[in-house]
Order: sequence, then structure tokens, then C-alpha cells
Amino acid sequence: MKKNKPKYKQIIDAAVVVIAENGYHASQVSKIAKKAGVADGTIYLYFKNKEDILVSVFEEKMGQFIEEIEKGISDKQTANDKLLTLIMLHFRQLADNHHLATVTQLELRQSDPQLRLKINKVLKPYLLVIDSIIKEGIEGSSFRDNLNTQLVRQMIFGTLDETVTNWVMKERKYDLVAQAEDVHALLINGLSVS
Amino acid sequence: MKKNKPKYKQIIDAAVVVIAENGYHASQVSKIAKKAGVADGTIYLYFKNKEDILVSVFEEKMGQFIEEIEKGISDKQTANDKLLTLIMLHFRQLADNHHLATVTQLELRQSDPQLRLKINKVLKPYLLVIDSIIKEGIEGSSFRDNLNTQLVRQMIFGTLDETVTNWVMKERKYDLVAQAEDVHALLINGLSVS
Amino acid sequence: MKKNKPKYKQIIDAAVVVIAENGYHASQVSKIAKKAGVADGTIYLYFKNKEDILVSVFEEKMGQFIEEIEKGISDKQTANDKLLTLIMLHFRQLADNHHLATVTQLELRQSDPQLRLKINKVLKPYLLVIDSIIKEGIEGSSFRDNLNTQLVRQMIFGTLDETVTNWVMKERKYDLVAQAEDVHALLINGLSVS
Amino acid sequence: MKKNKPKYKQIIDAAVVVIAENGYHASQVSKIAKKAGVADGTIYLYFKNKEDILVSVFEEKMGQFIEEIEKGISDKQTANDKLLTLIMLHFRQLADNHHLATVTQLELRQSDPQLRLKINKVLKPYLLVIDSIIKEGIEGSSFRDNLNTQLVRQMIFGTLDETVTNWVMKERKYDLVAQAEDVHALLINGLSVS
DNA sequence: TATGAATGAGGATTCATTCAT
DNA sequence: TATGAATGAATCCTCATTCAT
Repeated sequence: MKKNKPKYKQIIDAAVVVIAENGYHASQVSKIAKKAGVADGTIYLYFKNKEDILVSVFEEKMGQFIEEIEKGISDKQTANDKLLTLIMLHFRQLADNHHLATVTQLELRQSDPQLRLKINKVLKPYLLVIDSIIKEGIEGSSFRDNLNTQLVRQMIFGTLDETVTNWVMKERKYDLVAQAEDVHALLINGLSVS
Repeated sequence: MKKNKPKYKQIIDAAVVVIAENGYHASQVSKIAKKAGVADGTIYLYFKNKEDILVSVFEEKMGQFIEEIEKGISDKQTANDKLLTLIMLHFRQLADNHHLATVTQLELRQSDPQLRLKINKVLKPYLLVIDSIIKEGIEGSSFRDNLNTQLVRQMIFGTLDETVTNWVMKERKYDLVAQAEDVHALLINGLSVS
Repeated sequence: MKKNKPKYKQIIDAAVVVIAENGYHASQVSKIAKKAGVADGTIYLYFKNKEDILVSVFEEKMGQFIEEIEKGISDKQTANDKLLTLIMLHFRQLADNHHLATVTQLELRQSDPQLRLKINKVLKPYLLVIDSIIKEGIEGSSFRDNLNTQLVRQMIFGTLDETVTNWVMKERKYDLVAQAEDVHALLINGLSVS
Repeated sequence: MKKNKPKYKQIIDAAVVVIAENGYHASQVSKIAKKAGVADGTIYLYFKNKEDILVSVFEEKMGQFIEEIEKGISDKQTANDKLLTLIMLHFRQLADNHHLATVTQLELRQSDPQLRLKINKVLKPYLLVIDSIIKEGIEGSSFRDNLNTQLVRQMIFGTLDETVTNWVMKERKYDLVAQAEDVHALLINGLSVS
């Protein structure tokens, strides 16, 4: 399995840094190879093409990202707690790895729609985690029972994504994780008074 | 004023269609010129460069987009009604012009961060409209008074944006406008039961 | 006759200044038109094409240049005096009009060989003036009688040209006209001692 | 060292021929690549850009040119002999390689002043060789001791350059090398009788 | 004569990918 | 496995010239 060889990981890690530092368009394969300490041609022993590097970066990093979140919510008892934990871990992980944050929130969006489809596939498990929390909330009667799961998922993910993107675009000048509780309250209670 | 000349509008409209059909990267200037029925060089009498076409597309279309929404909410009495109207018009306008929807939700995101900054500037007035609704809601006591306006704006915009993007990515197979009321209810009431 | 109309001269004079200031390649027809205070299209009522402007500039300016020299040497009695006068006037005229000097010594050399042929045709009368001085010098026994006129002409013109070019390239930091007598002495006496 | 690799020399030689045959402006990089038998992109592994090809052509060829002359004059005893040898070798080398002659006398002059500066730098060693002959001539009392070295150098170089240019422009219809002795005599003795 | 908006041909350069070693 | 020299496709923009007014 190629994914366990050291050079595979070297290249993935080099790619995250190179893309974050140089931006998507200025991240030539040769630059990634240099950062990874391998020859240009070696890249193609581990990845089909440049797009495959990007998708793999996302797969690897999002895999860990989601795993971390799944682990974090597993011992929470209520949907409410799980949602709060998900938000906190979502924010914390990106706050802790700002290279990755830049890549996921800005640089990877520059890829073409075809690549975006693949990226969405990688994102799917995360959306399923969100769905499961929604379902649990409804069944446990902490959430209303007339909720449209798809819409709710879009609200949750859209809100988190927009919040992180704003934070990255404003050059991470404030504490992202500190906003987790407020975001959670907002999603739970909505805007209305009562 | 160049913006009122017919060729300016021809080129803008051609650009929307060409970008929607071919994608951002495959939209050569020559292709846009051909679609617009002008010579390649003519483009440069109206636009500084290729990027300027894209920014201008966004300016023109978002200008109309926002104007439409401002007009629509102007005769609504409550923040609640205004928010619902904003959501409906946001969805309706993109549903009615799916070329534009594709461009704003997918293709334009491929632009580099520098261009994104310009696009964000164009988006600013829209965010201000959202802010004014939030403020009105708080002052009119329909919304809670401890809301963080920035977070609320991110929730509203993030939710709408994610909802439209999903609809575009799923090839517009369902009725976007029909979801407006549910999205509105979700934002107003949140997830919780009471 | 177009050449006597005011706009013809306006365009010629504008061209000299524009080429001297911007260099040959950056001297667009539109820039010359603007400087001359006419529309782009008007240029083509007076000149066949851009090359024709350049050739005409040279014709006009060299015509005056040569005329001035012919006038200056007409009342000199000896070939020696005539040669000295030619050198002085050659240097003086270019020193007095540094725009023209820049154009003739640097910018016009960038033209393609085909254009250079036309320019050489304009230069012909000047070379004939030099030839006539040589002939007079030989017949009057001030110059040796075994001189090859073509070579002598090349030496005289080559020396003057190289001297002016050097002066222009060194940004005209020294007095060109002051070198006339030394150059003359050099051409007359050569390098040898006796 | 790239300059010793075979492709470097292939490209240089191809460039000389392509420029001589097509002229400076019609010498596209792709044409040079084709003539050299390499891909367009390969050019850029050896040269920074198109201008760099031209400067390198001049460097390579002038390097050999000057070396040849320095070698030729090294065993001549007098300044007179050295000057004659320099003239003969100058003429001979360009007569023997008429592609190079066309490039140096006509095509390369079309370059813009910025490039001309670089070319002048390459020419500098040649001018120094001329200067050293002048100095030797003065010190050895074969040349007058009141000579202005700069002017003499300009006379010598200007005369040789103009002579070669004329020969090229007259399509090399006569024997250039045969004129070396006459040119030499002219420079040594000047025009005057005694 | 004069205008100036419109035309459209033309070329240097980058960089993902290959393949002989 | 690993290398890195070589490949070659692909595109934005300028500007001399035209022509309807």
C-alpha cells in the first residue's frame, strides 16, 4: 500500500505547506517535489497526476479531521452536546493548523468543479456525522421533529464554513474557538426571542 | 460612460453564459468575444483585462441582485418578513438565471484570493442589507437582543450560500424557491423544540 | 502637395519627439497622433503607413541637415576647410537637437533592414557631399591621389557616426562640437608620426 | 555548466542562422527551437528568455571573434602590424561567416537600447584590444603622441564597422578581406599628401 | 478632410507529465 | 524505485490599420 510509505506522507505534507504558502496556482508540482525532497518524477510514482495530489491531501487531512470529531462526540450524551463538541473541534482543528485552514477554506475552492465533486465525496462522511446528530436530536426530542435534515445540515455546515472562511480572510486576527459556544447557541435557538 | 454602451452589456452577458457553460478556466477571452459578437480587441476597449471582465460581471449582476432585494424588502414591515423576502428573492433570482447561479456558486470561487477580495467588496452591500435586518429585528424585539451581529450574518449568508451551492451541484433537480420558507423558519427558530 | 500642409509638419515634429522620448517600439501611431493633436485616422491621410512616417521624418530632417551642411561648405575654399566645416556642422546640428540625435543614432537603427534601405537612400546625398569633398581634395592635391573614394567615405562617415553614437550613448555628458577639430586632424593625418 | 552542453551550442548556432535568414523580428523562439531540433520549452532550460538568446549569441560569437584576433596579433611586433592583422581578421571572420555578419551588422542593431547596452558590454574587450594597440603605437613612437585614444578608437572601430556594414548591405558582392590593407593605410596615413 | 471605434493577427512563456537511464 | 532533462500545448493582449459617419 503506497499510502503507508514514507514518501507518500512526505509529499502530502509538503503539498499542504506549499499550497498554503504559495497559493493554489503558484503551487507547481516541481515546488511540491522540492519541498518533499524528491524528484519531480517521483511524484508520479505515488500520484496519478496533480489533481490526485490535491484530492489525496484532502482525503488524508479530512480523514483525520473527521476521525477526531467522531472520537470527540462519541462520549457525549445529548445531540446538543455533540453539536457543540463538533463545532468546537471543527474550529479548534483548523485554528491549530492554519496551513490546512488556508488550503481548505481558500485555495482548494479554486479547483475546477470536477475536482470539487471529488472533494465533496471526501466531505460526505462529515456530513453524515452531522446528519446523525440531527437525527439523534429529533429522536431524542431535543430538536423539533418537523426539521428537514438536508436543510439543517446545510445550515450547520454553511454556518461553520462561512465562519471559518471569514476568520481566514480576516487573517485569523481573532480567536475562532472562542466563538464556538455562540455559534452553537445561535444554531440551537435561532434568531427569535422566545 | 462605457457601462451604458451596448457593447459593454453584450460582453457582460456573453461572459456569464460562456463562463457558466465552459467553466472559468476554459473561458478564453476570444470565446467571450465571439459569443458577444465583437472582435477580441474590442473587449479591451471596455475592460482592462480578463480579470476585469469577471469582476465587472459580478458587479453588474450583484448590483441588480441586491437592488432587487432592497426593493423587495422595502415595503415589508417586520424584520421577520424582510428576512423571508430576502431569502425568497435570493433563491428566486438565482433559480431564474441558472447561468448566473453556476457562475456565482461554482466558477467564480476558482478565482485567486486577490480577485476574491474584489468580489468581496462587491458583496459588501448585500451583507449590510442583512446586517440592517438583524439590527431592526433586535431593536423591534423580534430577535433576541444578545445576538452577535457578525455571527448571525455569517449564519444567514452561509446557510443561503450553502443551500444554493448544493442545489447547483445537484444539477438543480429540485425547486429551490420552495425551500425558502423552511430555511427562514430554521433561521428564526433554530433547532430546539421550544 | 501634402508636404506643405500644416498637419504634415505637425505629425513629423510630433513623431521626432515621441520617438526620442519613448523609443522606437513604444511609439505607437496613436501616441504620435495625440502629440500632433490629430485623430489616429488622420495620420493615414498624410502617410501610407507607420514606416512611411519614419522615412518621412528622416527625409525631412536629413534634408535640412544636409542643406545646412552644403550651405556651410559652399564658401570654403579648400577640401580641408570643407571637411572641417562638415564635421563641425554634423556635430553641431545633432548637438543642438538632441531629440533628433537620439532618433538618428539609436532609435531608427531598430527598424528592419528593408526600412534601412530607404533610409540609406535618404542618406545618399550626404555621402555624395562627402565624395565631392574627397574628389576636390585629391584634385587639389591636398589629399593623396591614390585614395579609394568609397573607403575614404566609409572612414569619414563611420568615424563621425560612431563618434556621435558614443556621445548619445554616454548621455551627451561632454561637448561633442569641441571634438570636431581633433576628429578632423585625425582623419587628415592618420595615426602615423610623419 | 550549461554553456558546455551540446544543446546550448545547438541553440546558439540555430539562432544565428534563423536570425540571419528571417531577420530579427521574424525570428520566433519556436523557429529557433525547430532549427535547433529541440522543443520550444527546452530553450528555456538554457536561456532565461528570448533576449538572453540574443545576448548569448553575441557573447559566444564575439568571444571567439576577439580571441581569434588576440591570438593573431600576439606574435606581431609593431603596432602597425597588429592593427593590420586586427583589420584583416575582423574582415576575414565576418567574410567567412556571412550569417554572423548579417546578424551583427544589421539584425542585432534592431534591438532596443536596453539590449544594446548588454551588447556593448560584450564589445568592450574588443575596444580594449584596439586601445592597447593605440597605446603601444604611441609608446613605440609609430603613432603620434598627441592622439586622443577615445577618438582614435572611434575612428578605427567606426571605419571597420561601416566598411563591413556596407559590404553586407551591398550583398557581399566584392571581396571584403582584399580591402584590409587599404583601410589600414588610410587609418595610418590619413587623407593628407605628406 | 477629419474622426475614433472597431478590428484581428500574431508570439513568448509556463509547467504538468513522460521516459531513458 | 528514483531521477530530472525534455517535451509541447495553450492563451492574453497590443496596436497598426480601416471605414462608416
